[in-house]
Amino acid sequence: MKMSDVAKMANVSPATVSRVLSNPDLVSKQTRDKVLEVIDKVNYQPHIVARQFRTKVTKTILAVVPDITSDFFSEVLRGIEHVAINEGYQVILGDTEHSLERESDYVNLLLQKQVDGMVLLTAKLEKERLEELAEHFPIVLACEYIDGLNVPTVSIDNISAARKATEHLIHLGHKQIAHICGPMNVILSRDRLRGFRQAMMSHDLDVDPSFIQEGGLTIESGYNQMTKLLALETPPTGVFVYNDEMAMGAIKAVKESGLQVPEDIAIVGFDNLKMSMVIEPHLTSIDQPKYDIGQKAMNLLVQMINKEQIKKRSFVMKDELIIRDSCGGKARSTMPPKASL
Amino acid sequence: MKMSDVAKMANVSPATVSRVLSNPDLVSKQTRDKVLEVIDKVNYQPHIVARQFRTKVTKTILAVVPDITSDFFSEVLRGIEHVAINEGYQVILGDTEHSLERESDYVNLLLQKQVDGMVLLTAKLEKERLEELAEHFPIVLACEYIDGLNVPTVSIDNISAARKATEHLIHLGHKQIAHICGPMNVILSRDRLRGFRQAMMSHDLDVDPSFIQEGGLTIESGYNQMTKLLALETPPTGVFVYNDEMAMGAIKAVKESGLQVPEDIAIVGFDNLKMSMVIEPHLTSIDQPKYDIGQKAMNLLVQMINKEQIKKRSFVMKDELIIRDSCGGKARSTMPPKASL
DNA sequence: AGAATAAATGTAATCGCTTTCGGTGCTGGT
DNA sequence: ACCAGCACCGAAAGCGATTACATTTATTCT
Repeated sequence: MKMSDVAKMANVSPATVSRVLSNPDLVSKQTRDKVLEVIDKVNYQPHIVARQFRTKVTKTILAVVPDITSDFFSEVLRGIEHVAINEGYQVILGDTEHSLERESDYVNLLLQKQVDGMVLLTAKLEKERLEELAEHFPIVLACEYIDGLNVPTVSIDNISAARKATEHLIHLGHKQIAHICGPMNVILSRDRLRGFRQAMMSHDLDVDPSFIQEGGLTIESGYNQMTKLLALETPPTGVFVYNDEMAMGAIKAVKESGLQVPEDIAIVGFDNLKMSMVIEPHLTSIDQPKYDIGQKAMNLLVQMINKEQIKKRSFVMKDELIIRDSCGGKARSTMPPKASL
Repeated sequence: MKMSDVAKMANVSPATVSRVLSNPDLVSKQTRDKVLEVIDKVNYQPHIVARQFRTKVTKTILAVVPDITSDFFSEVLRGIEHVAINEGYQVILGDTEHSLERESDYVNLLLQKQVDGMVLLTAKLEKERLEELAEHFPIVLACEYIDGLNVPTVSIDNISAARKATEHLIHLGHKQIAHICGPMNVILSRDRLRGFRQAMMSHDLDVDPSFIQEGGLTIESGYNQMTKLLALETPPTGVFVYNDEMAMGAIKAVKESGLQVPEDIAIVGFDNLKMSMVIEPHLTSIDQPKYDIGQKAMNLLVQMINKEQIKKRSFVMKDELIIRDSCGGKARSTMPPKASL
């Protein structure tokens, strides 16, 4: 059943059918109703791929995420999807699992015109490659970023957030503070490390090189790095951990060593995942507006697709330190029926 | 830059270029190399939508999930995506957030020929509608199912798994056993409830109606239902909870009431999420092979797309009771460096 | 009323690829 | 020397929609 069939049945030309479908005001109410009736009767569905082919717009975008399994990214994905639905876009999921190659493969969908644009939640690609791509296709970066890259980017200020987290520990009186950081080849890890260092420095606190432990991004990795820290002659009394998942591993490690959080060791995480409300003790963490980041990024992308000019390059969303129990100094929180998790 | 341009530059016909791209053996090595050289030189990328239009195959499938934010579904999504990549498929993500309407909307992508097939991780649609669709399009159901539906389905046996979980409690000596169940309008909830009842009955144990509490699917919901149970004159000594997320809420509730898990109340969950290894106490839970379910489902879908006959209707994967600490009766587990989480 | 303008519809080209069908030239068998 | 068979390649149709342009019909204005 194609459009010309419908046209025949309604005694009009295919053009008219096309118009009632995508430009109804151009056709008189009478014939519009007639056509609609036929469409309804035969249950006609336009062949979207034919339309995409003809119009060169696919109404689908690509979302490239480093790890679909992570609570963090699935939240921003949801933000993306919501505005996608509102704007009539489909989203193709590209889970790279942190692989540069996979990221590179997905980017091909742009070149092949399978998608109208792309939001990248990871940025392992070379700056030049990305810049070149961005000249030809709508692209927005979210969460991660690349220095000096001329592509709209939405994220939080990781440096200041890390500083804030570290200073929380400092204000609580800690002096022996360690940092379990993420992989140094991702810029966010370097930023958070930098924020940590800035905070320490501005309070005249030394940072022992062995107090900086580079980890992966998993619970296990947090566990492992924490046990290294615990094995030190004088372990830290506070540690700022790259993200909540690793922080959970870290907490597990200190508990198993017979020590307590926060009494013996205070811990602050990053990302404010759902889990941080349920682990014992409840995790003090930096909240990123994950959903909003996704929304903002997707909104920017559709603006770009619509050729609207975007004045700013960088959109920084506001983060917030959520103080719970893992650093002490505050009453334990309970969970009211409608707790904001 | 289109195929005919490449053809001109290589002094061949467009047909030949097409052939070197998708049927290389049909063209002599000599001209093939010549064409390849031109393609490489001008960096030609075929217009995939044109190909999709012409061939009527999109090489993309639709994955409809009820909640992209859930650890459970993101794992099976990963399984799906892995075989999708292997088989050259893109996957469009459809997050319904448990809404029937959204589910129904996504199904339209099939009718409009935007995708070659669909795997459903939720089944709110009417049986008749789904059956009708399945006659015309490749569809496979995973995780959820519909009774008597003639559509390939991959899942675990929820009834026997629930029975197993409940019997674990029974064997530990519990007699006052409650069940916090999922929403009764989803079949999995009914199945797990049925398994619970079967186990109780076969051990001549009564189930007090107030020991069955229907919840939503969230941590809060688990928390709320558990507090109801705790408020009873004689609270249960063991409870089987619909899933791990709700179980976390439940654990939180008993802790806050001043009681302990498992000393005062034993809890067993379902799904074996990553989190269950990090919560205190570590959660005893039924493991579903999430990744395998996704893989299997997608493999079946590919077979169907390729018109291969599928003999079986129902593929049941094997689940496993993972015994940890939330029911007592076993030493606390630690986390070795390469723990299988 | 008739011309000028506006509204509604139809005609036909077109998007970029794949594929059927037929032609050309070569090989080898007799 | 002839023909069958084969490997290779080109011509052209066609996938199903959109849209520029042409044409017809309705409306308004003088």
